[in-house]
Amino acid sequence: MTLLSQKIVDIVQGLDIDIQRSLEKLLVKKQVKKGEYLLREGSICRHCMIIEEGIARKFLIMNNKEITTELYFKDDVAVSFDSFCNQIPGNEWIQALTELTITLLNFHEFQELKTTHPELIKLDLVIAEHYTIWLEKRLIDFRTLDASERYLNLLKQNPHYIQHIQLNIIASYLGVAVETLSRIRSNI
Amino acid sequence: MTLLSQKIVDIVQGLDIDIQRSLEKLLVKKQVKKGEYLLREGSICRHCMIIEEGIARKFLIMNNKEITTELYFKDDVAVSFDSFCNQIPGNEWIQALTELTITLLNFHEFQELKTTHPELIKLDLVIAEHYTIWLEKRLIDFRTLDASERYLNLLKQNPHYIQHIQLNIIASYLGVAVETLSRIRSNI
DNA sequence: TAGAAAAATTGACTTAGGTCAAAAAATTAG
DNA sequence: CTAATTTTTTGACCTAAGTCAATTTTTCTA
Repeated sequence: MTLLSQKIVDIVQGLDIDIQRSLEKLLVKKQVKKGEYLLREGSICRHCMIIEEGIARKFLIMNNKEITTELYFKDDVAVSFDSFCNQIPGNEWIQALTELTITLLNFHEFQELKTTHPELIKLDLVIAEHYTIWLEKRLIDFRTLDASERYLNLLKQNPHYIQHIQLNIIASYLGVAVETLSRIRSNI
Repeated sequence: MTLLSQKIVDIVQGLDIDIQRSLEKLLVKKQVKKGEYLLREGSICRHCMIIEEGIARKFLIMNNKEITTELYFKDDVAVSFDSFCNQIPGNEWIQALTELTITLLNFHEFQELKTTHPELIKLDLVIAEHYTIWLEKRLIDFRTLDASERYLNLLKQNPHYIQHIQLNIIASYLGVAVETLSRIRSNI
């Protein structure tokens, strides 16, 4: 969820200082090696993962093909939505594409904190709403833009990062064949 | 949001009886004629609209073409998400495809009720989560299914209703040309 | 640093689905 | 009930993007 953590920070800073302290106590920083998985298909997504540094992706496998559904950069929040909200096994993978520094927030610990500080539920809502609006936009993009328009948009939004991601992963994120993406790039 | 109101009902019934009463007082039943708009582009979506009877759709206009983003049947909740959550003007239309009976819940009235009964925020969250998961699924369908698979899925999920919707609207919902949908239907 | 493996490019060909135009069928209105 | 309008179907043709195969380039590894 792009740039979400900034919005979260804003809300958190509006909360009582003691709630902020309690929340901060739950946050755990972690280092992940390139290629490693933050989440595997079939397991429950027990943490909300804020990307501090590096690049990650979320994908799922369908008909033996990987479909990259999200790319995560600095300040994005990586989470398998259904699995996290309902604490059920999911079908998504989350993978580090580079060395990664992330901050974890455990579902149950956060849940518990919400029972003593109900105003934290607002955070859940903001996260869900933000992701939902992003999804709506992405769906419209898939329906109205052709392959090269989608690529150019991605480039425009993340000019710096895109260099560092393998072509097959960008292609899978854009929903095109690698060969097609390669041709798109060669025509400017 | 498909079949959402049932889930809402479950949660509402878990609330204190006096909160239930207050909530019910906010609900307004309304009749809408076929073809009329429940929401127009540029205006703020001030109500959550539960479909009691009939069929409706949400769409937006892009490059002079209508893109139908959602079809609503009995018990679905019709709302322009971003516009409703943030009470800002939106780019979506919501239109009655048949005579319609709907129940309205006003954003501000509900908001106010939440200040006295914070546990109602849970409802917002459930609505957002439900819609989000539906969107994720729809995006995957667009990326992995071809036109006729999408049509067959829609038929399977709503065998009864689909008869009553014009082909151009179904086509626009499925993201195919009318001619293509017509051909799909003729090949079984 | 050479050789192997992985990633990216390029070419030739195929295909799902779009577009345009016309005819047929269904719906609506006078 | 008939004429007019709208919707749906059908045909011919086009195009964006996929597939398969072969190179070339880059990256890893021993």
